[in-house]
Amino acid sequence: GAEAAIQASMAGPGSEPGELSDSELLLLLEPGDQALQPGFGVRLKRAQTPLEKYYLKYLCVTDLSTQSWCEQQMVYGRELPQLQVPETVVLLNTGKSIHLARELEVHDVVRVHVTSREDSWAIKILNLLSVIPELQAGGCVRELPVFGVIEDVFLMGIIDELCYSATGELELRELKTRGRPFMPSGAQKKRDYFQVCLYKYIFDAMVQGKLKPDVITSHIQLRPEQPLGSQIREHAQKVGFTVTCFGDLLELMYLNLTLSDIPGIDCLKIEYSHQESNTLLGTEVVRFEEEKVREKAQHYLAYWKGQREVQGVEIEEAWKCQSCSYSEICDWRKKRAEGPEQRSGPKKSK
DNA sequence: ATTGCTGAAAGG
Repeated sequence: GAEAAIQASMAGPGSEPGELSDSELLLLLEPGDQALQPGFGVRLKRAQTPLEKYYLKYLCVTDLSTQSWCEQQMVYGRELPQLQVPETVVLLNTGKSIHLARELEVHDVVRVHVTSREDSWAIKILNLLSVIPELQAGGCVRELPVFGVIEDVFLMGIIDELCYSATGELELRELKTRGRPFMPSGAQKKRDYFQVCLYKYIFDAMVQGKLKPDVITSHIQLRPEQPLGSQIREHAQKVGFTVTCFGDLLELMYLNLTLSDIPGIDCLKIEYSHQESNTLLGTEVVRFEEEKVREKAQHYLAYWKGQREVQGVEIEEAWKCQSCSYSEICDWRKKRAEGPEQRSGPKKSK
């Protein structure tokens, strides 16, 4: 917080390096700081952004949507996945198997041996490419990979289902299975809305030709000249593509996406269903507001880029902590319990 | 380089 910042900026010569927190390191790097002068004696490490700290070259759409539930929880989830309460794990796994069963209704899943990082990205691209003819034939596709860049951060996601509706609109459907037989709270809906809006944002940019081959190779650090493994080439051939290196596939992806005149997504729907009884609880139609989506994404990505500290939920949403696996160890909660909370702005007079 | 890195989504 602000207090810690003042202390660190006063650290003079002779203070020991090595025991500094991330925020203190950031301060030492302020331009004009005397610690930056040569011969000062403090060995400086550049403060890592969360993206660097976790060695992430890209984020998933669900990283951002879970972040919108609680950013602090999302971070703990990454650091201490084994701490998740068993109840939650069961719920998630049930949802997972329901999704898999639905995927298998529309296509088979085969295992392909990979020999390089380029190979594993080639699989994603082939999965994307193979849905184009299916969509054009008016079919329904599931588990379709999408990628794109927002705020200079590469994002990847998997769209649950994409179909042309009876009225000829391209419709995205996201299935959410639930443990209890009623519609979710506003907070959950909000998270799910954001998730599907991100899918549309990324998908539309992709079919509009904004995802150039070099965007992928530069963000993910892949080599276009890397030869693809034999199993990958074999699989590509089955889908109708003759490729030798990763770059070939990137070019094909770009051409197919832009020349196949697939429209942007017209309609976003979320279907909530009850796990146990397998009954539909309700369908939400989501309004897409590009500017709002971009603003939200910008806010969440600011954390990842090290432009701001991690945040937990506001006091109004502290009820979320009741179902959180990390509530006992949560720094955000501790901070809130201790501090006499110097909120900015005047207090509400009631 | 005081090292190196990834199935996404799964639900409250």
